[in-house]
Amino acid sequence: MPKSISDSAHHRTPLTRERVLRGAVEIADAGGIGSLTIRSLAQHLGVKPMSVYHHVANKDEILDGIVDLVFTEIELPSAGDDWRTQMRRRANSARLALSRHPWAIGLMESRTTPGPATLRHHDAVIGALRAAGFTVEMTAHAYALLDSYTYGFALQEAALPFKGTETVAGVAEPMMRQFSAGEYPHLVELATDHVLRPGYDFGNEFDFGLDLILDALAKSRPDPST
Amino acid sequence: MPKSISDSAHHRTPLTRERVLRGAVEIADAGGIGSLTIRSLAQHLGVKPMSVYHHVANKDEILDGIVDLVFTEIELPSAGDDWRTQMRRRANSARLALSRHPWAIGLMESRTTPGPATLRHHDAVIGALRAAGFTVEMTAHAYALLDSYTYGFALQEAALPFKGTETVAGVAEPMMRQFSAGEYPHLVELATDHVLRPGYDFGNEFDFGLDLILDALAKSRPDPST
DNA sequence: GCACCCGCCGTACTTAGTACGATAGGCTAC
DNA sequence: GTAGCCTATCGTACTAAGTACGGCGGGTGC
Repeated sequence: MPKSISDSAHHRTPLTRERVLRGAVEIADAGGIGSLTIRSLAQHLGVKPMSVYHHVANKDEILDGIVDLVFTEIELPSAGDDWRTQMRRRANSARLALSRHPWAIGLMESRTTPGPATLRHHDAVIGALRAAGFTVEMTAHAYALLDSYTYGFALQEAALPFKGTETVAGVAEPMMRQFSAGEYPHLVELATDHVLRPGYDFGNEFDFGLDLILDALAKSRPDPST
Repeated sequence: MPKSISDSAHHRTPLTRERVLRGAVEIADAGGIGSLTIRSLAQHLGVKPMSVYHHVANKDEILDGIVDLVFTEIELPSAGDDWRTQMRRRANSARLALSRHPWAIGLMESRTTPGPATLRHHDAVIGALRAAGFTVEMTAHAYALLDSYTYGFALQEAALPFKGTETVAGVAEPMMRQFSAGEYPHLVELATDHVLRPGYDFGNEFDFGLDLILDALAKSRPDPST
């Protein structure tokens, strides 16, 4: 029964599992997964620590929950498109979601109980591949390949020694100078001749590999017309 | 206070940074990265907690160190082989190292300061690609692609809801039954028709994608003779 | 033989997860 | 309406973990 507007003054919007998980994502986004503590989360939610335990069993459940929340953000294949477009959009969407929430990659390794959004996601992609005419076996191959590439790329992006886009040179320059001694000549060559050049953006590498993979997969379809 | 004769007990092999890191790897291997604490590590080394701080600055340095130790285990390309063999061996070796130490994948996301073994590894692989005739730009493409795939595959292996090889059916069977309701039809199809079949081993998927990638990369070399 | 240094350790402070039970404010049944 | 109850929130407190700070003992250089 909604009555008074001043309801919120006395009663902040009630806590829910949903709000707990969203708050956890916000904290992890802002300060890394290390800054996500029950206490920091409670404070962010305007609540005392023990209150969150009425909506989740323990911190592990929060971690499982936010990983699943990230999967929520990944675009599912839409029926209208051809399979390559579906896969490309899905992969890009996944990569972007993981780069918005880099901590999710690290969590995936330890959380072995996928949530509903994760399962729904897997199911949709597998379904799209099957619908595109891939055999069950080829679907397994293709899915493992596409997912590995996507997650792995996101992992590398997260592990880059810098965060933004253009800062590459600024951060890598001194690092390179240190290596000039000659310990890592090929690394230095690649960096100075390519990566540190003005318009380079590691994120663009993603499309190269993705196209290469999709092209190669296309050849293994029964009907290579599309 | 027995300042006594039994000095032999007191004379354990002296602690070193090396021994600290190796001990840390052993603990993480045995019980997961979560079980690696300064105290557990000290006990494992037969020493008191504060002693380890004479060899590492803090726990973060330990984490950086053990990631680098894992890279130590990855086979570097050997000059004799042709580039595809080099890349294949390197990728397989990396995958195996990461599956021996799955916690390393999760750590890679948060540790953005690569150690010497990591740098040496990158340098060697880049050097092998350059020596194989790839342009600088193609080397960047190829390396991002191969590494992404390798790490991503290892990540998926680590995230599998089971550990061993043959246990797949045993663990997945009940899970599947729960899904039979029809929420994830394609996932169920893939599982029952393929993954849960007797000789299936997810690890074998690795070679499929790796060969596909290497084949495609070969076409982009200036001299596609080898 | 002595002072010094280095590697090890005891103590203790701080932060984090969370068990246990209390409480408050509304809601149900009479 | 009112007694009791239910549920979301909270207070307290215990445990585990990272680590600052200073002490100590034994081996070394002179």
